[in-house]
Amino acid sequence: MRYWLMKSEPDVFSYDDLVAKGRAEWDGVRNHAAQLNMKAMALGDRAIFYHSNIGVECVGIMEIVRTAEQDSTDETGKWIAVEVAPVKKLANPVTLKAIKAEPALAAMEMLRQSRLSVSPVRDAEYTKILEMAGEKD
DNA sequence: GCCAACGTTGGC
DNA sequence: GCCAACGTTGGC
Repeated sequence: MRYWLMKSEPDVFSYDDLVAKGRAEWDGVRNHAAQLNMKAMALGDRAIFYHSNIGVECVGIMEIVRTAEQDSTDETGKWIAVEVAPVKKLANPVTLKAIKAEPALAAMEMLRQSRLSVSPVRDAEYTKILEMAGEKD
């Protein structure tokens, strides 16, 4: 299983919105690097839900429940999207500040390329973030 | 194909 | 609101 980090502005679509819907298409991604990452996702992969702009923190864990297909909001046919479902809300959100302060997370892609909305997360980084969030698994 | 101008993202 | 990073556009 691979791990990912996906960003959304919570005033547009928050983790609680995803919980309310049950599952959702992660659409509207219009960046090629982010698209490549979504195409590499497999069923059952886990993704950290990150709130950008407001909160600026990791708030929950999601599971990929449908692999890349045509983005239903795209009329050009060029862009794809996956579907996600909530797994759990983090006991304690992990802020960007905390991530930057943790040496074990210094190599994270989301820090290296701060504007990338969908980025890969290494196993050890995922484990560390869950630990910082007060989660056991 | 290069590069300047411009637009967008995202943190602060 | 500002600014850095970076993607896109368009002239040449």
